[in-house]
Amino acid sequence: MATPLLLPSRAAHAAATATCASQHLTAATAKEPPPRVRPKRGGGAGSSSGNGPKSFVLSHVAAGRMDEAADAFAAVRSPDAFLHNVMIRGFADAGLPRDALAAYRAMLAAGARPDRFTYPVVVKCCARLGALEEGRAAHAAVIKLGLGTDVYTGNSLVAFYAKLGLVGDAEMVFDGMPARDIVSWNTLVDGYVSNGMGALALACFQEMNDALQMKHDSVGIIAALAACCLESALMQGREIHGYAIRRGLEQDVKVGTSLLDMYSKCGNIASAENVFAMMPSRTVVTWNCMIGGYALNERPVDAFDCFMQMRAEGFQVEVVTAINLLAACAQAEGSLYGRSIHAFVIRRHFLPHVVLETALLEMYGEVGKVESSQKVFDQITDKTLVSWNNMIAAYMYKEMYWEAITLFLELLNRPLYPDYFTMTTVVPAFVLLGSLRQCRQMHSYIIKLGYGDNTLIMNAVVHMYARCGDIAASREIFDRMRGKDVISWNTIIIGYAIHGQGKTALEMFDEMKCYGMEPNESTFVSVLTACSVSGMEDEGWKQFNSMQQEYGMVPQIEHYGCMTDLLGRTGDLGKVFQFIENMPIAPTSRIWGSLLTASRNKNDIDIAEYAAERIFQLEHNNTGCYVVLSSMYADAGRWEDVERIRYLMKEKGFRRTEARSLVELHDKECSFVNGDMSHPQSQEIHEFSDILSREIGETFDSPSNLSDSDPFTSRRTVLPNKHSIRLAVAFGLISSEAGAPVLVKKNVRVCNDCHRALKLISKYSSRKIIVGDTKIYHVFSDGSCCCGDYW
DNA sequence: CTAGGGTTAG
Repeated sequence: MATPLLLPSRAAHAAATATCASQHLTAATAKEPPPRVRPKRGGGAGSSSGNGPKSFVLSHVAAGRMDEAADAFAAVRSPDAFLHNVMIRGFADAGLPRDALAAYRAMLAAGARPDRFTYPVVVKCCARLGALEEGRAAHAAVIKLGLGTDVYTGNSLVAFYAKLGLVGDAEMVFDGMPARDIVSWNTLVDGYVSNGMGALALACFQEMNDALQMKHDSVGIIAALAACCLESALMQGREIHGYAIRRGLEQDVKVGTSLLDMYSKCGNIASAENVFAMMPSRTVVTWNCMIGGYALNERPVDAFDCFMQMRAEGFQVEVVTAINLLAACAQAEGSLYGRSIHAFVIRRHFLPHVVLETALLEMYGEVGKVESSQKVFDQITDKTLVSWNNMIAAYMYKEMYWEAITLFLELLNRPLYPDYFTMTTVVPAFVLLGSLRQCRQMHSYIIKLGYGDNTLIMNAVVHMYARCGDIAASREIFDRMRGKDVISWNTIIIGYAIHGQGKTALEMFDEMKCYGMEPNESTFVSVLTACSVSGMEDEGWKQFNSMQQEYGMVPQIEHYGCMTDLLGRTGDLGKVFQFIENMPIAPTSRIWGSLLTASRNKNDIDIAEYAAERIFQLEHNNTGCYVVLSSMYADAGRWEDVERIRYLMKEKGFRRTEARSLVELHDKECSFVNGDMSHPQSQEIHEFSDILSREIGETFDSPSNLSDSDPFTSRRTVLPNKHSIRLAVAFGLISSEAGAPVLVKKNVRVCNDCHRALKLISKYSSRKIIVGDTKIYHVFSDGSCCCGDYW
């Protein structure tokens, strides 16, 4: 036998110190000095006390000194299952699950037979490491060794599978258990919760109480409250609160914290505050939840006050505190708070910390400090997918679509796999960039990434093509989709709607119903939009009534918006007014915007002013309003009003969006601003635009036919035939083959002059000219436009 | 000797 003194030096030293310790220990408990060798089989914790290497192992493990414990363990000649278990548990408790599993493998290699105490720990370590194969192997061994009936082992396996997202396997283990205790049930409930299945969790929690007459403990209550958060189930949360009081568990600080959290996540911050106030004791987690609750419920000032109070009461601020507080920063005016939290976490040496850094970059993104986001992002060493997603979102917020896409492409070269959030964040960038070529590129990436069968993502692709002007491609992809859901149908219907193909949109709606798909509220937004854009007034009313009478739906503000659009098109502004007055919900700026559009089309400045005023009351920074009013004043020759608006805009620092038109050619796209001279073929383009203008008999005799170019002035300085759209169309016509349609995207509304001209140009050139603005597609063909001259 | 629990970036 190898005595401790014959071991290598480090271990020898460790063993020597252990000897002293254990002698000290045994002196008090045993009367005789320990025998040097005691090879008794089956020795348990009690019988091994105070004798030889086994007791060294025990005392080292108890003190968390695993290096020393391992050395002492190596000195035991034939360790039994108990001692192996001690080593495995020791590593697990010391936060070394890898070593614990190594100890387990050593146990098997040594020929020891694992017992019912072995697997609960082994399986827990597999769960912690996310080691699916090892866990499955352990499960197989459990069955082979006949340990499958042990409730502790079964519970650990349920937790293991749930933690790895394999809810089905967890349920299978649970169902196969010959006996279950409260831990088994709680584990399953919690498993549902951690996999986002709140309703199932609550059902399981209920079943546990009803069918098995089992009284819930605090652990189960905490899990059930988390389920309420997932489902925003305030009523059930209240019931559980009552139950906790009846069971005398509301004094438990973790239960109290969970209750507080449940109320805040269900949007009832007053109840959360109440729970917080009544709590007999609080922990730092309680404070974190309260701060997070204020942030979540958009009460930034209270979040900061709570933070101050927490510090005043002597609680140590931790990383989570800072993360929760950061969520409140974007809601507070300016980025001052965010910057001070940033400085604070640096002073506290909280960095680097991925979650915190990601929260920081997100905060900077939300306040529009995209350079700061970028700086934080670049410094993160272990970027997670969430970090990438947030950086992309920060670019999107600042309308930096190109940067968003570039970053997305970079992400594709990393060992991270884009998720639904990534895709839904970045897809609008392609739509908003407005280039069909890039949309096609995006589409092929999506296919390459293996999202071709993902309904959610393919819905975005269908939408992307429609928004980019290729409704035919949109339809083709839609037709090929295997798992069409209600969103797929809504998407294709609104696709046809924005392309002015109201009839086809309604046909798709009928097809949808034949197909057995139940329409939802959004379906009716699509359908009513189709009716509105295509000027189908009677059909619109029919659908509006049908959604209420046949489907029992309550129209929402968006439905009313479609109806005001529809009515506005008739030109009867009185009817629109009446409709808005009779609405059962308060009009929003979207409704007044609809009235503004109607009054512009009717040239009714009084009503336009009224609508604009209502919009300003609701949205003080609505630049579009000023632009519409200004152009109406200009049309009416009211130059002093034009000047007044110019002054107002300058005073408020508003800058109107610079008009820009993008024409799609077969292999590239080309962008133009008003009077653009930057293109190498500028001379040719301008000359051709002049020719078109002459051919359709355009004349520019009055100042009202001039439009603005200076973002601060409303003075009209650029001739309509030099507007961005005209240059784009001229270039499109000379750069494509005869007969091919010309596709142009515009970032602002098409002006009246250009709309009139484009109808004539389509006839003169025998070409289809498709112009997308921010809302719809104008299809100019043979002298008319699909929008019916209302947009 | 063993299993399940409250806060954290979209």
